[in-house]
Amino acid sequence: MADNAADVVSLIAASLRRERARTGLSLTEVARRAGIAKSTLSQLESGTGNPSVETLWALGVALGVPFSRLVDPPRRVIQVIRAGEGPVVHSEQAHYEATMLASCPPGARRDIYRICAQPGPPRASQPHMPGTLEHLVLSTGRVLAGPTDEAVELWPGDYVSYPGDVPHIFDALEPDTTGVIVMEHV
Amino acid sequence: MADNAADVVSLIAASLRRERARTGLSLTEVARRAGIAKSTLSQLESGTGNPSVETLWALGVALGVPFSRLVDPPRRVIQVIRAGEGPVVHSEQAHYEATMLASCPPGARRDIYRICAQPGPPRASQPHMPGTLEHLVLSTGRVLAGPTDEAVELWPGDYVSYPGDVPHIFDALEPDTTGVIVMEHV
DNA sequence: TAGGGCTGTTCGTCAAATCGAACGAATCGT
DNA sequence: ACGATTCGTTCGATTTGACGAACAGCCCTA
Repeated sequence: MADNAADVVSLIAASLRRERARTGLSLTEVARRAGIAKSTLSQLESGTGNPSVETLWALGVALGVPFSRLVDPPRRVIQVIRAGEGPVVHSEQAHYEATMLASCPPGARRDIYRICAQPGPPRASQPHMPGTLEHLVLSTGRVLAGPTDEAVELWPGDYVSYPGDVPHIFDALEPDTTGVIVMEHV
Repeated sequence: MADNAADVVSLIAASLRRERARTGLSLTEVARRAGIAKSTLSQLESGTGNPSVETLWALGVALGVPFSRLVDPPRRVIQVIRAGEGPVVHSEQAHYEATMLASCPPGARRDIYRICAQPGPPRASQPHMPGTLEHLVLSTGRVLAGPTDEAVELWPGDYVSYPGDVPHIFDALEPDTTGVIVMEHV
């Protein structure tokens, strides 16, 4: 994502050109489908202007891409983090390790963690950013997880999702309890 | 997400009110931080107007929320899918099961799957939507996964991410190879 | 009660985004 | 070779978003 608002227009310009090239449509045709003047689209693709959300939205629909795709630069890389590697966050209550696998890059909306915990005092998390949604898939062991007052017991392969902006726990019931957590910033 | 461009402004209006209520800031203060006139913000929150991306961007920064948060409505539920449950997709080459855990709801940008595969002929996936990014965390077993021509061998706990819009494989090397896949529609 | 500070709204003005038409260039078919 | 069609760009005219000031309402204090 751009660091400041001034870069957004040029970023959008590049996105519009890229997406239109992908569809193979002409500038005239995209403008017609979006219901905007082709002169407007021409200026936007050249980096001149500052489109309104309605204009940009119509273009997103015409190009068949989600809205956010036009304001976020593409990124495509192959990255491997081995079981022992990666930045690790230790819980204050110990017996709990979270390895950040895919941090929320600028403009994205999810973090992915690998969790490894041992039985002991329940690991309590403070609420995260409002609107956060957590997904948990248990790999091995057994765990009591979810909102503090309505936690669910999970076995290997089980899945649970719950709001992340309320107090919640991750309480390992067996040694070497591991899982994957997707923290989604809705 | 809004179905048509006309709803976007009212959706943004609601988002602006919601996010500002969350921060507890006053309209005047948010306008000051965003560097825009408070009259502009007042009109935007009332659903009048059609902000430019620069304006909306500045507001996103001032409110401390990602840009996309302002155009997507919130959602929050608790859902559990047990190891045996959920909609299952069988591969045409068999020996490969994918359970959809969290399908991409309107406006969201990721699917979450539980994978269980057996050794056999490599499971080849056709490219998905352009811009798709796949994250894979291996739970048990061993697998050769990634873009077809640059696949990586993974052991339990290993993580890999790769573009999903190119041909890629998931080739189990041990029985009962399980993992979690996050398909992200960037 | 009068004052100051804050809230959010509404007004007129100016700059800018959008539009529609005309333009030169390139391609295609007759 | 010539018109016909499409391409993307540039131009002036119009619409509209953004701004700043003035506004009424609220709370607290002197």
